[in-house]
Amino acid sequence: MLDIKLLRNDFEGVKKALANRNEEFDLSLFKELDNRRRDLLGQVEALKAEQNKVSKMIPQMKKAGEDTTAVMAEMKELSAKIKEIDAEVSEADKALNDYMLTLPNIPNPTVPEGKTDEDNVELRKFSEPTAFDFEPKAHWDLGADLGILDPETAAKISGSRFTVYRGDGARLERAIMNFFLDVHTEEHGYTEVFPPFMVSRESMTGTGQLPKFEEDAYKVYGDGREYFLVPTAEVPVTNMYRDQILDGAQLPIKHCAYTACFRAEAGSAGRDTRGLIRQHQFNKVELVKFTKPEQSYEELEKLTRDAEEVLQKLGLPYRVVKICIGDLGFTAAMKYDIEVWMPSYGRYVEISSCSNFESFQARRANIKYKEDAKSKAEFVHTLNGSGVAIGRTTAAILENYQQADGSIIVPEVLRKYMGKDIITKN
RNA sequence: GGAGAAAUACUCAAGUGGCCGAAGAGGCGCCCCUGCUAAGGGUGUAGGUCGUUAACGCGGCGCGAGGGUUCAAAUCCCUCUUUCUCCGCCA
Repeated sequence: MLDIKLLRNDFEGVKKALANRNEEFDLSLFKELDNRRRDLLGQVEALKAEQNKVSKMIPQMKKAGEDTTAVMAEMKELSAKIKEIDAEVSEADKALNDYMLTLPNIPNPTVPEGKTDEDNVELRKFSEPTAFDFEPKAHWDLGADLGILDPETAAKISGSRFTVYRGDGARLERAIMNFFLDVHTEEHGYTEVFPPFMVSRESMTGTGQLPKFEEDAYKVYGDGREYFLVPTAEVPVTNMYRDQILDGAQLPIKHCAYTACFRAEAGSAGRDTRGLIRQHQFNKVELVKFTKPEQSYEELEKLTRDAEEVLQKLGLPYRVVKICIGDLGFTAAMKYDIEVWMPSYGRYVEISSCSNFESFQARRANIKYKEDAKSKAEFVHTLNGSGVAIGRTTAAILENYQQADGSIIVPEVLRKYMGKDIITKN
């Protein structure tokens, strides 16, 4: 959510900042809603002040033996009037708030111009695309040949865009998960959390998935309540601190979390239909930070490096791109994508997305901090990034570490988790 | 699923219709005393948010949340949420 004061004071500036995004926003509606609310508030508060004043007099009048029936009759009318306007206020309040929830974040000024992912800017690369002296296979073919990935059985038990992992495949997925969590907790100083995989509507709104992207989420009903399956650990972990005022001395707070992630992929029909790239359920280790405003961009750089490092340790070629305005998404002020080399695609494929939301989520989720006991509470900045997507890592390892005979060399750092050096058909 | 108890400020906690934004204690700030520590004495400290104002300020809201009764609600009524205890069931 944007700062309402910013919209009031620099309306044109906000308009301009949002203009480059791929969507149109009717900002004139803002003025209308805001003015209506403030007008009604002024009215009802004046009446309430009067009511409070008289209410204090009544006991005194009674004590003095005066007759209060006339005053009370007057106050009854006033009370009715207040009730009436109060109802209008809460309506106006809701209308304004609902509207504010639909406005995207303002991009950081350094975010490159551009409309699509073609306009993203490559910042750096690690290693070079893997070279093969044989015709490399796609991971879905490798997985099928080795008997470790089984989408057909998954389709039988669930539907499309699911995969059953078997044997070394399942073990590899689990090995990667543990490797990521170990690196981030032991080397990068993140505190691991293991949150629920189902969250409330309020949480989804707090991080910005709702109200705009409801069709992307899975909903679950079972005990007379509504839940959403988490699309990313960002949602439960960020919302852990909802409606809290944090101690500035504790910032930055750094969490890493494994969750399964669930996405309807409503707009992705026909895209990436084979393999592990686009599934309704996938595993991910997420990094989440809560920082002071002045440190958030430095922390974004560090977070991105933390994510990169697991790929370096795995020896997977990747590049980092800075996302342009048009590709930025709804909630981010700045975003870096880390893209891993995927031989079957013949290009780099997103495996991590590292964003600074500035105060956009903090304002929605009401997460603040105080520098010390005396200072005023301010919104924190929130950041997160995949550290990194596990399913896509599995795919990348299968493809980049494949041998001519279809076997897979296990990356050095995973061997202790896998208990073997090579994956072969058994 | 059944039965009960609770939710008040940073923490603990008093408060059953009007001088309650809310006693008291702890904590925290300052001062004194004891040569630093511990203990003691004094004194002070209340959040957050919305509106308004150039600003000092003024005003609204606020005692888990939302409704209701009333001229007036922390206090009465209803609904919900959460936590705890007991019983049942269960991975």
